[in-house]
Amino acid sequence: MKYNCLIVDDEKLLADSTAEYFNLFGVSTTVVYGADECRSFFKDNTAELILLDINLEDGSGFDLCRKLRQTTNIPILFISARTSDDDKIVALNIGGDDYVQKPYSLGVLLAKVKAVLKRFGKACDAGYSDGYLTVDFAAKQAYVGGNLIKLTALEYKLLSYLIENKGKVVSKKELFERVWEDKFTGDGTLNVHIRRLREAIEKNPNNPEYILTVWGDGYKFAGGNQ
Amino acid sequence: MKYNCLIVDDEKLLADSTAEYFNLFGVSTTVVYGADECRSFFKDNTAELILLDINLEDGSGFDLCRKLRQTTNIPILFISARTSDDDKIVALNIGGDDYVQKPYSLGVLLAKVKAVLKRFGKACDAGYSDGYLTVDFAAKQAYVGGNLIKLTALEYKLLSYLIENKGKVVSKKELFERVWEDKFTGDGTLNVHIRRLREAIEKNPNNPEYILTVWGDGYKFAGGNQ
DNA sequence: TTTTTTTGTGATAAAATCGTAATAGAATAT
DNA sequence: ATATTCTATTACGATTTTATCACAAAAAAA
Repeated sequence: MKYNCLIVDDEKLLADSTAEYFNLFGVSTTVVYGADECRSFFKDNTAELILLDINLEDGSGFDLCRKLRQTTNIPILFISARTSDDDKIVALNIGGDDYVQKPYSLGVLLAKVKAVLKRFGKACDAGYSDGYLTVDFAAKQAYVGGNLIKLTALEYKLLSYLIENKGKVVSKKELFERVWEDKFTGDGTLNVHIRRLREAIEKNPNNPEYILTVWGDGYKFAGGNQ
Repeated sequence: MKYNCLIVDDEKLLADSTAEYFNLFGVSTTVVYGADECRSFFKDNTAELILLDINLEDGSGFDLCRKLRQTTNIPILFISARTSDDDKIVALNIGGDDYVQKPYSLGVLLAKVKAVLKRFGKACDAGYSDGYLTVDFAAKQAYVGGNLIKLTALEYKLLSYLIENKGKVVSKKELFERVWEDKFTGDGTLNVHIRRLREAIEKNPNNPEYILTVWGDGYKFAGGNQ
C-alpha cells in the first residue's frame, strides 16, 4: 500500500487529528506513534513525505532521520515543540527539509505539505513505463513487452538508479557510490553489468535505446527520446 | 552573472546584513530592494533561490511571485513580518516554497536556504539557452537549432566552463587548469579542441559568434552579445 | 555440503577520443 | 613592409575508454 504522507508522532491526539484533517483535504495520510513503528512501516510501505516529531518516546527523531536518509530521499518535515535555533539548524543539516513549530496551524501545515508534495511529485514517482519497458519501483520489478523479466538485485538497483536520473548523465563514480555503496571494484565490473542489463531490457543490446553510454563520463537512461 | 541566492526586500539594513552573513558562509548572495529591481535583475542574471519579502514599497511580493512562476521554477522563500495564517497559506499556494517569519534567525535561515539549495541545486543550474544554442547542464547535452549535437566529454567540459564564465575572458592557463585538470599539453591541443567545439556549435566556425578568441590571452563565451 | 545463482576479474577486441606535428593564416610589433 | 608571435586548420597515429567473452570467486539457496 502506498501513502502520500506519514506522520510519526507519539502525541496521538494531535497526530490523529492532523491525519484526519489531511485526509479530508485530499492528502492521504497515515500515522505511526514511534520510531520502531516507523521502521516497520517502511518494510512494507512507502510514503512520499514524512512529518517527524523530534521527541519520540522510543528514540530521537534526529536519529531516525539519519537512518532514513541512508536509504531514502523523500522529504522529511520535522515537527516539534522545541524552540531552540540549534535544534532547527540540526534538523535542516541532517537532511530535514523543514522545521515546523508546535503548536502548528493545520491549514498552514497542510499548505506546506501540499507545496512540498507538488515540488517532489515528479521525483517520487512510481517508476517508468512506455509501451515496451515498464519498471515498477514499488514492486521492484521490470517488464519487457508485457513479460516480467528476471533481474538480480544489483541489476535492478542499477536500472532504477539510472531511471531516477532519467535524461541525466550519471557518472561511473556516482554509480559506484550509489549502486555499489562506495565499493569501487573497477570499471570492468560496471561494463559487465551494463551489458547484462542491456541484454535484459534492450531490443538490440548492440544498439541500445535505453541505456546510453556517455563517453568519458558514464551512462544515461534515455526513455524513448535520445 | 550567476548568484546562488537573491534577496528581494526593501528593508535595506536587514537585507544587506543577511546577504553579508550568507556570503560569509558560502552562499553567494545579492540584494535588490524592490519588485522592479528584481525584474530587471532577471533580465541579465539568474539565481537559484529567492528570498522574497511580501510587503515591497513598489508592489506585492505575492504578485511578483505569480509573475516569476510563469517563467521559472526556482525555489521562492517568502519572508515577512505578517503573522496571519492566511498569508502563509496564500504564499504556499501561489508557488512559494516556504514562509519565514520576521524577525528571523540568520543561522536558521541560512540552514534552511542551504537545505533548499542542496535539494534543488542540481535541477536549477539549468545551463544556457538562446533561440539557437541550448546547453543543458543536468543532462550534459547541447542542442543547436533544436537538435541534439554530439560532444565528447572534453568538449562538453570546455563548453560548460566557458559558459559558466560567460562574458569573461578565460585564459588558456585557466582552461588547462580547470578543463584539463592541470595537465598542460600545449596550446596546439587547445586550438584543436576550440575548433572542434566551434564546428559543433557555431553557425559559421570561421566567424564565431559564441566562442571568441581573445588574442594573447584565451577565449570568451559571448552569448549573443559582444 | 552441494548446487545454483550472482557478482567480479582478466584478457582481448573494438571504438572513440585526444594530442601531435606540420602548415597556413592572422594579428601585432618593429 | 617585414618579421615575429600567436592562432587556425588538417590529417593521422597513439592513447584512452568501452564492449565482449569466458571463467573464477563469492554468495545464496537447496
